[in-house]
Amino acid sequence: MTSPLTFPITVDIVALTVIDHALHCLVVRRGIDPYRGRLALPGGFVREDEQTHQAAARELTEETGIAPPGHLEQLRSYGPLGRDPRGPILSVAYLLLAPSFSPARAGGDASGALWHPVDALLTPSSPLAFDHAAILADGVERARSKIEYSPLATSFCGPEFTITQLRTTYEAIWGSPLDPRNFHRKATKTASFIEATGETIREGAGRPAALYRLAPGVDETAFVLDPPLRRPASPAPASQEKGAPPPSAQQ
Amino acid sequence: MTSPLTFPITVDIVALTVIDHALHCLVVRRGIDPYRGRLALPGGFVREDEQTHQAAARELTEETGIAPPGHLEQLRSYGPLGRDPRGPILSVAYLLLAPSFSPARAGGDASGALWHPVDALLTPSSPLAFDHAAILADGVERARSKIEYSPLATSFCGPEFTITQLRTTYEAIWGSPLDPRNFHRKATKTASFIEATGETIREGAGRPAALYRLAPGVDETAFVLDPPLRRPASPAPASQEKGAPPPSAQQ
DNA sequence: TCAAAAGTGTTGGGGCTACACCCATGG
DNA sequence: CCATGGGTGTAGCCCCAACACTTTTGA
Repeated sequence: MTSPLTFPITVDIVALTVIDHALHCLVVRRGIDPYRGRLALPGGFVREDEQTHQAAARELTEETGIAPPGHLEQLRSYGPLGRDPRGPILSVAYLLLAPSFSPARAGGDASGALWHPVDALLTPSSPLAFDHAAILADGVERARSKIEYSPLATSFCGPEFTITQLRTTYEAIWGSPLDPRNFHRKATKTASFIEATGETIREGAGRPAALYRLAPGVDETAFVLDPPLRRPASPAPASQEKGAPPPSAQQ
Repeated sequence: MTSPLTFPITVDIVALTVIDHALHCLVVRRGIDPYRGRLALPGGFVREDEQTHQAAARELTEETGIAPPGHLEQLRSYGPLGRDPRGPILSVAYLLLAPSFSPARAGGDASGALWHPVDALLTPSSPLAFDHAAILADGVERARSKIEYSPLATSFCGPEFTITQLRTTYEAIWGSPLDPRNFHRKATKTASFIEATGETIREGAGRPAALYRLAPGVDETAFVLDPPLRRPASPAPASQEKGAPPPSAQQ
């Protein structure tokens, strides 16, 4: 057998957070060609002696100053053809759900990193370079699906949170309002999800809210919510691919 | 920036079918080192000027003589480190669900291809080379998840099938028995799933069964089953990651 | 007439949606 | 006292598991 063809491999990170009740994605402004000056997902080439998930963590820190606070989940691979003007390059995409107090805007290799509203990045004329709009769309769909049956949404909330904070997180990711009373009952009654700390917190007017934390011994990424928190039916369900499940996939 | 490091890229195909009420996977016996003589998933190196899914279809045909009868769904990527003694190699895995009458045992580059029971390939001392046991496990989990909310299980059944044939397919993939009466009602009442042909077929003793086909205009891979056909709860749920959906789906 | 497989009816439980209602606080 | 948000109760709907029962065939 002849020596096999080789390809450069990149990683791209879809890092999501919730700011002001809206889903935001971490993007960098490219300092080099191609697509110099355009927005792009953080990422870069895989080096020798590292796995793709290690490259994703390294590039995220290098380009944005953010150390992955949680779990990097692989989305899928893209390419190698037709996605980079420099030639065939395979890219492996990763998803990260970060708390909203992550150090945004930390600088690095790229000309600044910032949280950008997802809605503005997914328009038909997306400002994102390469095929990053498609990658982002897959990442958002994965996040929407994953929080249905895993406690992963608590990753956005910090160590302690109120039920309302958790609910507004779900609303921001799913993009649809939820009934506060039914959500409260569902969140507090579901096993292996959250537990009360016993503390309460006052936030402006109204009755103080009880504080909760992730239930002990629960992996945020495990599929433990049974029955799941199902998102409301969308009016116009976009064609879906399930990279995972769950729930949740295809290409 | 210096010229980036490059890697060989392979594809591996998890092709599943149902034979004698048991899930089987298409494997080849390796004719070359490393792992000469061991069983492995069909696959090979990605060439210039092809996408990974095209490489998967090409390798499947070359090694097993089987042209992908349906949809090749990307599972995820693996590596590049620690999975091949020849050095760092990234592999992109694909999933294919094939009807049981696919031409098994067709020869090719490798020393023969055959359908092998999945159970025997997933033991702790798996006969599979490389990390193919882990890839197969991910593929089986994706298949189990995907048939919950897509009509994909009909891919195993051929163009026309009885409700009992469809149910035994679900039972083989999920590995657990289902109530025939409840399954019948669920399958026939769910919209955008199957439709009666009007014909019946006699199979040994008992009342003849009505024949059904996939509902017209339905993409087998779309997430159209609402509510989904949920699989029975497993006694010992293995740790899951959803490559796609259904749930699930991730990696 | 009986066994076997296909297919239908029914019943009880649980989760969910929708909403009425009560609780605890600030102004 | 009232506005504001936190939290509980409940009624009706739908789905589902379980299983009794009917239908249609071969032997």
